[in-house]
Amino acid sequence: MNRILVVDDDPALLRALRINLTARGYTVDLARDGTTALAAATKHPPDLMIVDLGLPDMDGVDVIGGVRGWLQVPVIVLSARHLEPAKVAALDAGADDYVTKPFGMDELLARIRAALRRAAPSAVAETPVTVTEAFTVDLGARRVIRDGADVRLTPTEWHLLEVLVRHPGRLVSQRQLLQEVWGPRYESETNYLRVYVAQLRAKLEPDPSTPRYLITEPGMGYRFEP
Amino acid sequence: MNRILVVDDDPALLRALRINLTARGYTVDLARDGTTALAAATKHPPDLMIVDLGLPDMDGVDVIGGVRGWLQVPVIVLSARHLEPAKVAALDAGADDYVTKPFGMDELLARIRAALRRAAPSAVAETPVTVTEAFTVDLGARRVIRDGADVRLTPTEWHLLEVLVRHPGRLVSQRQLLQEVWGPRYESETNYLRVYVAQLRAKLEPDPSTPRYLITEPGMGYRFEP
DNA sequence: CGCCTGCGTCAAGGATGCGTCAAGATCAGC
DNA sequence: GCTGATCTTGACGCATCCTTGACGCAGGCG
Repeated sequence: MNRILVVDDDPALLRALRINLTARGYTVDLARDGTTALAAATKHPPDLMIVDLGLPDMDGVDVIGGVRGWLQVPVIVLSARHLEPAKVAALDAGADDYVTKPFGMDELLARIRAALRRAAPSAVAETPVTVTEAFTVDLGARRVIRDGADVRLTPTEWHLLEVLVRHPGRLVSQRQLLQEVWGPRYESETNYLRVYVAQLRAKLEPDPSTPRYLITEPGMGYRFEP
Repeated sequence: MNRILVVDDDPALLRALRINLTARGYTVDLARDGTTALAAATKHPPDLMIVDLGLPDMDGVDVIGGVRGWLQVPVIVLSARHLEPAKVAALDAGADDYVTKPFGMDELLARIRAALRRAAPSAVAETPVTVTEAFTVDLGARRVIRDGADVRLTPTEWHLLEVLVRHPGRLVSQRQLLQEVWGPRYESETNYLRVYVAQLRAKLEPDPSTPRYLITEPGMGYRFEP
């Protein structure tokens, strides 16, 4: 669902947060110091960050400064410092929220939900629309339009199309398609791909027997050609 | 600069906030209860709201619900309730931050700056009223008009309709609907959606058996089609 | 030339999700 | 404490979707 990067030097706290957050369906990245945190944020940009102020190698405020500017990610500061100047400094440095230890897990989860909720519209505001001569795919609104009318896609059809459209012009391997749409255990069920690609072609291609947009790369995978 | 609406029943606190906020260059509106607060928000849409939970005429959570949906304004809750359930409820109801009394003025000001900072780009004043050929939804006034007469909606029906209308033309997943209307713990109760969408259709659609405005996307969610 | 692998097509079963209805539980107002 | 409205919960029929298998066809290779 959503990726959360937790930065703290207390292993017990890291563990507690990892368990609680993964149980709620979040993907969790952990970092023990600022350097690894910044590296992790570069590699897998998170949707939200939880940052402790007291880190071994740098101050948490500098971590915030390190991502602010190039990453529009909400930051929740988690700190043992109760004093007001620390809070003001962290908030003015770019933090979105400040929670003092010890904290209630339910409250933190609620604040995470609030932060993600208000960040959602900005992330979706840039509606990624893919236009071809035959049809239009609106990933944000989750709809496909052809000849001015909506095309009804089943959830699986939509999911498959989504993966292909997200990599325009590039080859997507059967393994990757099966894994993203059906899950890791279906990597060998290439049958599914044949059936559902055929259904997508029937609904989208002008001439389904000679595909123009959903191209087969024999033995390798499929490609969406815009 | 920025307009802030403060809702609290304590005259001393209102005065203190008015002085401090105007000194920082904010324009300040004051309200002593929920009714006047909602009226003030309709007349002069604020850029930020500070809401106390204990109001004489209604709960602060209801004030948040009254503006959420038609006004994208950050809300900071200011409350004497320290208990976690109250915080979670307020945050899930749409609040962006929760500060407990007694509070430090500098911290509150910093939280105000943080809330305004992230809200700045999306200062989109969306149209509070949506018109279709069959009915009219007024998000600001919380009214639905059909054939010139008011349609009676229950609170839950209204809440559901509100979420759908706020994303016109876009698919809203069942997860998102359940989370916003019933709360994070009801994400799997798809029964509720079926029941309440049916009730909305019965009250709004010209032909409830063949929906025109409240469209089902099987397996994915629902869509409001203006 | 024949075999084999991989792809496209089709159809049928079983499973799932949706709409509908109604009754019990809960809440609010008097 | 009662009454009506509202919310929750369960059951049922029906449509749709997913899965699975079989078949034909084309291209590569021995």
